[in-house]
Amino acid sequence: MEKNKTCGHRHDQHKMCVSLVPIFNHLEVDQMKEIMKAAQSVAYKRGEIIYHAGDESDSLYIVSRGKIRIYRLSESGKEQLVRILQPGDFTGELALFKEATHEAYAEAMTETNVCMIQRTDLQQLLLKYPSISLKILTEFSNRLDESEKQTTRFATEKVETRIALFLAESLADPARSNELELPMSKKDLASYLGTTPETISRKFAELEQQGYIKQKSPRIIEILDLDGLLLV
Amino acid sequence: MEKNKTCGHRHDQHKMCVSLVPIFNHLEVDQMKEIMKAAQSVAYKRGEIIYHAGDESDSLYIVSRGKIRIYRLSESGKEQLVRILQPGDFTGELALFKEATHEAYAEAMTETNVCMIQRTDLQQLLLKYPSISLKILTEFSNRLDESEKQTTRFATEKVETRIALFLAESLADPARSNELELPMSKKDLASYLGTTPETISRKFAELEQQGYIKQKSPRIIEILDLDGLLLV
DNA sequence: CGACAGGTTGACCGTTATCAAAGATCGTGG
DNA sequence: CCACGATCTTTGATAACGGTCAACCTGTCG
Repeated sequence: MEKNKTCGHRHDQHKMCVSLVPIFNHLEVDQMKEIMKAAQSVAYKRGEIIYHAGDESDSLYIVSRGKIRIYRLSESGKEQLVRILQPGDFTGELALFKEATHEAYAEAMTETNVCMIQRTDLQQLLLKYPSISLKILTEFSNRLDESEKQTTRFATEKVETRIALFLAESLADPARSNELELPMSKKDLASYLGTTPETISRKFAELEQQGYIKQKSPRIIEILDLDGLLLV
Repeated sequence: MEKNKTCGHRHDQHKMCVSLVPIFNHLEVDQMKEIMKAAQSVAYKRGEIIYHAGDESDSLYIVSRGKIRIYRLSESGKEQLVRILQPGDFTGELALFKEATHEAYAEAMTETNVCMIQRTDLQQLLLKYPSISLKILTEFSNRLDESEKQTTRFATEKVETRIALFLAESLADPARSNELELPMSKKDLASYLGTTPETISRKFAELEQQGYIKQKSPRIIEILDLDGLLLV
């Protein structure tokens, strides 16, 4: 929120987002400026598609304002929400390094601004500043690990457990507050967790009835018993 | 098989595997030699653990001979098989770039030889030869994409479809032969596909009865109707 | 030849998807 | 800023899918 105040309507100011991204924020001021020069700011309206499967789009997208839904279609055509990007997050990386097209869809959930960096520009930068590659490798490692963990959860845990784990992880700092705001609708959450809205609704009701959580509003959840929740 | 002939008992010869790995095989002979110097050859017996979750092991492991099972434990303690490494494949990458411990287990399925490269050595090499980073980034991109695709399958497809997709993809070259050898036992396959041996057994029997496949032996499957299989 | 792991088959039941319909919420345009 | 419509959410009834338990079979290897 606060950081958006520094973003006016001029494109250059949106490029500030470059400095917020973990893969760049270790650089010198000069190097940062060089990257911002390669970046280009673009705005999307709610519902607009930023890229879609089959797209040859070859840019890195860094979110400076708004939210982006990343989703995939399975072989049988069902949609799954893969992640939600918030300001500071980036996407497009897959099309950057593999000579192939996107396999996912990116859609603006609200008014959204992104900084784009072209593949060719980025590759130049990577060869010039190898430390950026190490940062991106670190980011990829983490994401790969996350993705495999998620796969293992789908493979071995039942829906109720997946929900409990999701809630526990969403509670960023249990010491500070035990309230959390869902980053997406329950419909999207269902898609993210590989289940249906009906099941989400019922499981939330169950967890509430058992005294583990309290639904203060559709999007605000209070965790009453974190330990109990994790034993579900 | 063929390539193992070049590997004798001396360690240096096992290091040849370095040249077989896609992330290195674009390099000059001199650079390759430099990498081999940093590599160290190690042998494991069937069942031996190469690394395990919580391990601080910080090496890249390249398989030169044998097979390695990579598996994870879910929060509730259930095991899932993540992948099987064959000669030329590598692992350990996750612990290389994130300052954290392994979250997976690696176990030798047979007599296995691996080349290890220490994290510090590798990072030196990456900073010296940025093109290696680009190769690794490409490899990571592909694996990330694979992993997300797998997650989406677990989230949206039923067991029967996951089996059908697995079989279709295992059939490397449909034009050449429609027979395939399962790279693992059906028990492991069940774990890999997030189901149980009983269900695997039943679904295979169903697919056979419907005329899509023929089980010529426990490990050899003939695909009789690939298109039909994919419509399951 | 016997032991043991892997594989198969049957019966049963728990979990979750599906269909349907009513109710709440949110974003948009006036 | 409010009201409308679209979309999300909830709840119920039903059924399919797949997991579990148990028994038996099979192949492999010492």
